[in-house]
Amino acid sequence: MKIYNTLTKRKEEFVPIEEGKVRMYVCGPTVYNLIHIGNARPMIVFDTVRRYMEYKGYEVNYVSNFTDVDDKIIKAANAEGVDSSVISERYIEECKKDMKALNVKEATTHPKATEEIDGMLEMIGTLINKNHAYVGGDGTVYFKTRSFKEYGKLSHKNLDDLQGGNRSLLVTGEDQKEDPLDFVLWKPKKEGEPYWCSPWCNGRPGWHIECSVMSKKYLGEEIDIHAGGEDLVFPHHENEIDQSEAANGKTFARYWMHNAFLNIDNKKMSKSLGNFFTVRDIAEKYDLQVLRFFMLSAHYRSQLNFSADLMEAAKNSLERILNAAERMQGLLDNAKSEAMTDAEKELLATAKTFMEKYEAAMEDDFNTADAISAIFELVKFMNTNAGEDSSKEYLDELTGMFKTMTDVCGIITEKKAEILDADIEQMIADRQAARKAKDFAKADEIRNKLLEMGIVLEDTREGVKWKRA
RNA sequence: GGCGCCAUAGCCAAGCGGUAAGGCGUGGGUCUGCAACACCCUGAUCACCAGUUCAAAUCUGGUUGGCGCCUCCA
Repeated sequence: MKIYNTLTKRKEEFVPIEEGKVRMYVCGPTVYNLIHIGNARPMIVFDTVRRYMEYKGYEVNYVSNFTDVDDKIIKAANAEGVDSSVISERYIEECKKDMKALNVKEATTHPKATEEIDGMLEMIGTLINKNHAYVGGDGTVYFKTRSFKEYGKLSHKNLDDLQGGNRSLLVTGEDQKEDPLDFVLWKPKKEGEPYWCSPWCNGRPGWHIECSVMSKKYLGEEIDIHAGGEDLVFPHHENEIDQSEAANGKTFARYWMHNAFLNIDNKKMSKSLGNFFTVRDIAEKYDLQVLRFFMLSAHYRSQLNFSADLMEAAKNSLERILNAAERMQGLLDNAKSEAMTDAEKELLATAKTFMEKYEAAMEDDFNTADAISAIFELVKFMNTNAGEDSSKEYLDELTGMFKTMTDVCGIITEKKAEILDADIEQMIADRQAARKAKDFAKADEIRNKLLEMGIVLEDTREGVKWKRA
């Protein structure tokens, strides 16, 4: 299994610290509002990474935090006149709903920053003791960036470029900083802000220290994979490395994975441009599976563009996979013979090549676009080479491979068992009767009526099928 | 200013030196009462220029055009 490592800028064979186990940390959202579709990309991408690793037999300890103390949360809380925990708790719940609808598995642990303050105080203390951090006049604690020799190793920047190239650093840098490059570990509270007591001042943690601490607590000082959006490379992840490695004296994470950004109509998503979509917005029009499928249709390290047309295309593509799944289930339910024939054994050998292609794609830095093409090749194969005469064993084998592929991508192919209302069922029965009597006018009338009710009928070889529009 | 990424058919998107996967869409056809599904057929020499090589979308240099990061935005 090869993973592109931001640290080394190349694909590397994945070797876990502990055999058979993966320790993985994914930076989670700041919960001040409903998550947007940009937030959804890392969730979907790294959930897929996790699923593939689990399929390969790894036991994955997957940790993803919620940042629940932050300027934006406080701002939202003040606007509503409530405690900031009201805001964060609310949006953590909403975020979990969205994740569920995106079929993102729950993390092994979802730590919250506000519940890990003790660990942060401890690590900050350690950094001060080791002379990697210092306290400013007002109690702000800064990390001494230049004290960490490898600063910039992840983002491949050097300190002089940073300093020379960006004047605003010097302008906006608080005057108590010894060096403009130093960043905050702990800052004093302002009026109306949540705070915790510390040896330095009553205040709250800086952003970067949270992840270092939560990662250490739930995964250990050394982890396999640390992941997030590419914007986090600098400064967030760079700073995490400084803090963790300076404090623990060990390599923090072996593999750093970053997903590229999602653009909207070829522009960066932002509220000011008016092209800002929450996951909930998309849910109004689409099953969120479509969004998931859409995100996986490109490589995670490629910039991905989002538009209404592309969603529509993704919906149609996914439909093809779902249709095949339903058809296979129907065939399986009605299979007449049990054992595979010799001819089927030969066909199965061909089908297995698609599974091999799928795995090879996933092994190559999780090339989901290529992997999905293998799913489509299997779909076509099944549509062509499986039918009413196929044996149960053969159908089982095909369906098994198909299920494996879709499961790893997090695509749900089982139709939700829905009980249709008795009167709708009656309408379908009436239509069938009309069709039998060749009263097609009446049959179409009923079908149209059902369509208005959001039920689409399809007359297939295996009988009438219905689905929600 | 510094660092970095990208450019493949109408659209999306693989490809990583050996002669262009897959999906959507379009058009034609088969099946079907019709529709839908499904199946068959339908399309690119890979931004441009030069070079390396027996061989390049794939390597090198340049040009043009997009884009990202540079202290808290996934």
